[in-house]
Amino acid sequence: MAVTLADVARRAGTSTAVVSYVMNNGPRPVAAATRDRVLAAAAELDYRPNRIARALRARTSGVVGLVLAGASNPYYAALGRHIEQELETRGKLTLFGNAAFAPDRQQQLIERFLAAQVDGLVIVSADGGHDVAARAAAAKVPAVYVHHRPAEARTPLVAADNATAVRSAVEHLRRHGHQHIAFLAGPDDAGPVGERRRAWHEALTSRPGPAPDAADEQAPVLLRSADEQAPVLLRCDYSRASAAALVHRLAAEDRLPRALIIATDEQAIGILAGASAIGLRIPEQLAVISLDGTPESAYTAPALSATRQPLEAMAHHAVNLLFVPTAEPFLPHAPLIPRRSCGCVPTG
Amino acid sequence: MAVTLADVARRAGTSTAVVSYVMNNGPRPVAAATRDRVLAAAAELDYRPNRIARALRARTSGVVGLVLAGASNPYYAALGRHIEQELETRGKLTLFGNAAFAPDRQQQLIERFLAAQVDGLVIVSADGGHDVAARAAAAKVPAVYVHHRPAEARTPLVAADNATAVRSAVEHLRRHGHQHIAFLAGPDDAGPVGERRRAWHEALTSRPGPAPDAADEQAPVLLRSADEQAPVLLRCDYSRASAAALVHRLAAEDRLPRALIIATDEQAIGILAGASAIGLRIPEQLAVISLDGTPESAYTAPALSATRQPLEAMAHHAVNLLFVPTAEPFLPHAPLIPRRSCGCVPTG
DNA sequence: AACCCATGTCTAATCGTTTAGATGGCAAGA
DNA sequence: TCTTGCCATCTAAACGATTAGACATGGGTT
Repeated sequence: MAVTLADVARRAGTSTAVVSYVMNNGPRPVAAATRDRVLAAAAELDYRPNRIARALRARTSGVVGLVLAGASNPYYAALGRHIEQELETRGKLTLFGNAAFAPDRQQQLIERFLAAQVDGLVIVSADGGHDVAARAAAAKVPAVYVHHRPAEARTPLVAADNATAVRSAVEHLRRHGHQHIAFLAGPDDAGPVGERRRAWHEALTSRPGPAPDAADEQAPVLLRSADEQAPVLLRCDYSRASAAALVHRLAAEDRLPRALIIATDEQAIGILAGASAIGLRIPEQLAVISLDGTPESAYTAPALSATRQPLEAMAHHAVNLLFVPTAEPFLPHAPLIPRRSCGCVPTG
Repeated sequence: MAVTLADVARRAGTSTAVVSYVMNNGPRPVAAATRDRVLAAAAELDYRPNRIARALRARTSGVVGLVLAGASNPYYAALGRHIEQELETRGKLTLFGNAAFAPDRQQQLIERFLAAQVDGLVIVSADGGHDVAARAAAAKVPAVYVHHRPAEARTPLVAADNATAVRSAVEHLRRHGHQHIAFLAGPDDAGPVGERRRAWHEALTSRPGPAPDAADEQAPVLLRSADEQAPVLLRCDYSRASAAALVHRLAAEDRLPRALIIATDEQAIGILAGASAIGLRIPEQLAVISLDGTPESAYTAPALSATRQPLEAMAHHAVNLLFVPTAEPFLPHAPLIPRRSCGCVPTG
């Protein structure tokens, strides 16, 4: 059906070997005259190599698997875009999978990617789930975790410096005159958001945050405030809807904080939407800083102040780690971008 | 290195053929006792089939190529997610590519996907560029266009009913008491946005909109208003930044309309951001309806009224068209979802 | 007893590449 | 003239699966 190497060889009057040598500036040289004949034949027949066959023989598919914890979250989505782009510049194709926050789907995707003989695996992981990359290691396929790595994993990780980012957010809100700075975390203290939550607590109390206890992590309560002075910790899951609902509830119960650090852009967008719906003015009545700083955060109403993770650099580095084994770990700084939502006026 | 069919066969004391028959409930039956032996051997060795080898021999890779015109646009992104999900339910893997609004990248991606022997191609296309699916047709690979199809293409298309959506938006704003309803289009009248623009003009003037003339399409002007009565057509490119800048400019020149239909969510989000930045109140000072209605539009501030394209159904249908040749065309209705931005109060 | 058929399994070709080893020709050095 | 070596090319064996055709076995018919 399709044009094959053999067709080209026949037309050029050579063996398939020389055609292959020509096509990939092969491991052996070819006489200039022959090369031209081959090239001409290939062009006339509109030959394009079958990558599947190449992959089978050369044991390298030129494809990298990218699995995203949840593709509808702007943070994961933006990371995914950058990783795909980075892979493209390296001439790799991207096999894409969305785990939709289900650890077993993540596992299954990786299984299938490995069966497809991917050359590498980029796992943009949420908390929860086991060390899915172990499978890749067993198959000697290079892998990288991005954003989060399960505790027991040995696979390299690329993630932003959460603690420093949180400290700068606290710092900044203090400079705006806020004393009581609440924090909106996820439903539990697992993963990077847990790190952020602990860093916030530490920054406010100037002493290490309490180790998360089981009761705390599983508690269905959304609001905790031991006494008037204690930092207020809010929780909701990672969805716009929950965050918007949370604003409604807090307002109804008159328990709104004056300043809030939000663990993720996804939640921050929900908070903004909820605030807008009930006429709560940001930043006048509630100052807000988010901790992802995805591109989306620049075009909310009002624009979100955020610590911006260098997603492009992270993507670059993650892909690097896949292919150059000597690459060193990467824990980039996420600078604070003051916009409107914290009380800063946009400059320019 | 990895466990192969031959390894399993050896261990089970059979030929590779029976192993293959067992693995895929093959074209031939296998005695129950033998089947059990094979299954046991496969389990013990942790055998997993090499899809590359299978693809080469069976001439079907189980992979479908998905190329997105621009992955950072919420509309394309949401569509992409649904398509990936739909493919997953059919047991297909998704080879993902982002054309980033460059027609040549789109072409190149398709080229590479075909080389990778994809079983099908879903092309979520923006306007511009040639009939890239022609290449797929030549290779006898099924393809579908989603959202937009180049004029000369014969490949099936899945896209929402733009005209009806626009009419319902105009209708709705009129019911809010608006007479002068402006429209924010893209930089030219190509593609679906052109359709929307023409439908808007027709709805306002009750006669067919002017055929786009070359001068109009290429014109760098962003605002056109022939006389006080004529519909006001705004243009800017498909980015949040441009849309936000447009609001600034219009406000500075005191030429803001009172009601505006926006061609895409991407632009609508920019408009909202720009409005928020200059203190322009929506919907009080400017009523707005967007025409994509992606999930994002529900969580803007204020929430965007929009005609919601049934992205999930579209994805389902697109994938269907790939695999069942008899599937009929699909031009779904995009119902109007009134939210805050048009002046409606959210119910509940 | 000879034949037929069904059943279960094996052998081996095949998919389209890549690439190590064999081959043949020609120029330079002895 | 006879090596020696190099260069360009060819032959053919992989890669790991699928699957048509051959084959062997063991009833059931006549």
